[in-house]
Amino acid sequence: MNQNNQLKVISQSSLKGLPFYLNHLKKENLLKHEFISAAQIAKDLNLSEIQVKKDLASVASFKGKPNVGHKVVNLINDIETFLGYRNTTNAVLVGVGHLGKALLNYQGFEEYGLKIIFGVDNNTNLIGKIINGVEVITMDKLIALCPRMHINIGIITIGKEDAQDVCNTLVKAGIKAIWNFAPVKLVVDDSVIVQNENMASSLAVLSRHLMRKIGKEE
Amino acid sequence: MNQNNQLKVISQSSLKGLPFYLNHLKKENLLKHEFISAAQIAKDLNLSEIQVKKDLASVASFKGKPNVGHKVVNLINDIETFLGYRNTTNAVLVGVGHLGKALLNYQGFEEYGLKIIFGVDNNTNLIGKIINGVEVITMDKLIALCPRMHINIGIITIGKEDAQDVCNTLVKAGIKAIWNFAPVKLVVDDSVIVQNENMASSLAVLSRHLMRKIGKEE
DNA sequence: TAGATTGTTAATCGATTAACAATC
DNA sequence: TAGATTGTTAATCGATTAACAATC
Repeated sequence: MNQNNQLKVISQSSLKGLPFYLNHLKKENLLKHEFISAAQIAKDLNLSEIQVKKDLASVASFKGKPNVGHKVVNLINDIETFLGYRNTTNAVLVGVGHLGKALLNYQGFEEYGLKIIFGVDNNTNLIGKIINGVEVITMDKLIALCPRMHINIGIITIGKEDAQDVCNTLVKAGIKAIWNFAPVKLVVDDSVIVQNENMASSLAVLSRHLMRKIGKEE
Repeated sequence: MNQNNQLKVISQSSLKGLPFYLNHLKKENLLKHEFISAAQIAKDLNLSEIQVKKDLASVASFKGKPNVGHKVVNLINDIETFLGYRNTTNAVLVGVGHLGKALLNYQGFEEYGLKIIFGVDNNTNLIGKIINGVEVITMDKLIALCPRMHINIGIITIGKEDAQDVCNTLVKAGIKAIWNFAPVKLVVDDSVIVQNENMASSLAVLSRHLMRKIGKEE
């Protein structure tokens, strides 16, 4: 809790936008142009200039040059560091169903600094199987392994009925953060971080916008 | 655009919370208790009472009774109506890879009023295949079919390289809303609704919280 | 030097939280 | 009747947007 540990705080919506900046910077003429301005990024990604300007200012470890912009390679570096892509965090995934398998097969996580080191399921047909290099084990085995494996993140891709139980078990095993894909609100101690990836919530926003739109057209 | 079309507006975070309320109301002693209070829901789901109170007030078609609460069956009915679960919207899913297959196999969408009627892919091994009752067709065929099928939503589960192209094609075919699972910011006309389900964004929030937490512990 | 672009401070906006009268 | 709970209005808080001096 000493002062050099203080992490810069940015708004959640800004934080969520950073991966898009990064993706854009990496594809764009990274070689053609040494510098890029907030205005340019804003235009490319259909955002407001001032939004981008503030976001860049909060993640950049260097100052942008007036009348020039930010150095692209520095920006990429800073965003990656800010998002923790440069350090790998170990995770386990519980629930090797359709969605769980899809996530295990997703190649992008390593790039984001997330390494899934075990799948967990109680289906005997799955235990021992290797999916995209990741072994599926039982929960019991995971609990035994947990302390020495430095597993920080638990990914829950199990049905909503068992999600809370699994969550409790993971927390008891020492997991510090839960990435929850089950459509339930997990109730946890304040010391545990829960990030929900809830499709029903996302769909609710979409449906509601659509209703408004279609309502207006009639 | 007449006044009876005016949809109640609630904050996005409230909107995202409604599916959790619904889920909770359905599992809880729906039979044991006729009424439920905001305070009780708040306690169960670890939310603030006032938050719940406001949310219920904005979706309920009836008034809650002081000293009693809201009638559970009415609440369920109202939330389902509010979220559009009572009307089915047709969707297509483009990109039948691991994630696309997982979504096609997900049984929950029908319950949310979303019906995926086609999968689209350009992999010849997939075309003609039926996945969980949904046929995989080519994009060309989809475009031809679109006008008469009342397809409102396009789900994009394709790689980030092609996501923008696919999006453009869908919009041209008359799709009104895009549910985007590709890790890119889609740039579209303002008349088209885009809802992003971006794992990198979600993971960014999680990682950042985790950094702060671990930083503090040391 | 002139102009574009930065970073920061101030103003606005919206959303969350608190307070309270109404009422079953 | 007393007390719990509602719906709404007011106060606080935070985030977004605007304005502007600094500077390459």
